[in-house]
Amino acid sequence: MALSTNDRQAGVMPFSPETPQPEEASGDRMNLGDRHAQIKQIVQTKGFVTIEQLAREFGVTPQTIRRDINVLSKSGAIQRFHGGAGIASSTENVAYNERKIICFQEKRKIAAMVAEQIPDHASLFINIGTTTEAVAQALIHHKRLRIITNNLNVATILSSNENFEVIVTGGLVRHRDGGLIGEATIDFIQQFKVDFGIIGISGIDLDGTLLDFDYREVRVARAIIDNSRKVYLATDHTKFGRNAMVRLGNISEIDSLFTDQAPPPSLVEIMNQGEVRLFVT
Amino acid sequence: MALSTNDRQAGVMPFSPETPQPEEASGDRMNLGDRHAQIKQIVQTKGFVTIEQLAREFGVTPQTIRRDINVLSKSGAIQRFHGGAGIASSTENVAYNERKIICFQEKRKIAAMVAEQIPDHASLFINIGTTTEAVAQALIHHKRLRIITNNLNVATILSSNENFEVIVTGGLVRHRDGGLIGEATIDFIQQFKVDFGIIGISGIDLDGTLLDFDYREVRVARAIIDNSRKVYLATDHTKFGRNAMVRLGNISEIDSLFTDQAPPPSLVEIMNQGEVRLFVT
DNA sequence: CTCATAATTTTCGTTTTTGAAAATATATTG
DNA sequence: CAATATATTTTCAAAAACGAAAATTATGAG
Repeated sequence: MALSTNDRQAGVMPFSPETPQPEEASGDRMNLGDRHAQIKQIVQTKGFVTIEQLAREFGVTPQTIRRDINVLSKSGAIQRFHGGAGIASSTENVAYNERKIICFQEKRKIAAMVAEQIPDHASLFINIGTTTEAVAQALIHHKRLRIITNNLNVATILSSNENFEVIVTGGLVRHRDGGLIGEATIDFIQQFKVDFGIIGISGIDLDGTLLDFDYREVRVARAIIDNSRKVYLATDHTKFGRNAMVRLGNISEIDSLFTDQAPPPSLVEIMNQGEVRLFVT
Repeated sequence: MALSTNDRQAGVMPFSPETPQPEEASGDRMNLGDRHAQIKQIVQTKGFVTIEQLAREFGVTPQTIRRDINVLSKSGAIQRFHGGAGIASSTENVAYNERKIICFQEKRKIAAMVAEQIPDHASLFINIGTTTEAVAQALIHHKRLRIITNNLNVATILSSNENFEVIVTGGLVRHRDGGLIGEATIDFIQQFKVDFGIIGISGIDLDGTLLDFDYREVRVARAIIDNSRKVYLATDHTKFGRNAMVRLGNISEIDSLFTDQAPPPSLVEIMNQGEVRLFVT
């Protein structure tokens, strides 16, 4: 047969008889392990599927799916719910997701306040951070924004609005939080000059020093500050007085601070001198 | 009070009495609309939450949450499931997600075949496409890969493996499928020379011409071909003979074709002459 | 062909979730 | 303060999902 140009891989013939494929490691007969793998993948892709859906998809009984799901969830591959299955949030992501849920209300309010200050048709930088992600959520109903971000989550959130122009900076993906960092990111940012830079921060010292843990992220934030007409800092009150290693700059360099509780008086003093506007929920 | 440096925004005082915030448009009293908005956002963030979880989160009865969810799902904001609520897949994403589910099995098998040919510690380009996304899924258990991609979904998928180095090309996000396109992307790719370029395609003409619909995506694919030591094309059989507008190149330029059905004889002939290896599931 | 084995479907009683309505709490207004 | 309106909790019967075991089907071996 002249069909194949390949001589080592398995079934190249269109009518190859059912050769048992060594696909899944699972020793189960037939296409059971196959279906398990597929369920796993569908769950990964869709986030959540009902047993009903899966049963229809595979043309089997809900009971069979139920059994599959039990096996898979026991092995930790997916998570079982009443009526369906969802992603088993990996340990790593749990940390980040939990962090997102913590102070959720505060962050949402801070974010709403920031969003209120952003006019339609504006251009923005948005950097890494749970609070800036909340800002992205809050901006979703604006019109025709142009956003440049180094945060994969922000990009995903905002790209769901058809009218936004979302630009992602290139760079290495940080596993922890989907942030993009590195020289490429900074070079990329340097190409733009936008209306608003929206940044988060890991800590603000009482003398007004802005601090972060990752120097690479600091360099990104630095580039954002330098290339934005206005810089908005969004942070919850837990960051006041909190220490981190890397110095990013001084609070007097930003235009407005959005937070959920009034900062300590010493900070307010510095902000007054630096003409930093304060927004408190 | 010396606390505030801001004079226009709402409650700046830490003890401001409950001023009714014009937050949500919903005319409901109190913090009900507030909770609705929060539920919406939690669902967006986590993908799926049980009623139990939400009830604990807000300190209310499951019944209350149930009512909330009913309202929200009726308005289309979220989707109701037994025991919880999940994201209401937006129309746009439905199209894309459905497309992902269609031919799921075929794509998964093609992807598994590709993954088998990729050694650990390899460096890769992966471009846009449902099939290449499946490849990303299939690669998740490899060790220490270095991946450069212009596909946000691929980046998200692969970054969940702690041992991978995932690099995203910068560029404009295409709403339809989370692809990154544009000059910046191409410049970015030019900086690298990798072991394997894994690409998808919209159509392959019977004379061996590779075709796509978006010329910007074609330029990205072109850059990938030019900067990869080996080029693997992953595509399902529906693409054979399918026409698209933009010419990407010729099938003889790739090293291996991975698909689920033997291509038409004319194509096979061309592939043989071009020494293209053929892998069929 | 018959038997053995594994996968799946059926069946059915049990548990969980649900929705409607009544009761309670909370806030607003006159 | 009483009256009213709204939000929430309680209560309870119906519906849905569940798990275990028996019955059925499919596959491979002797």
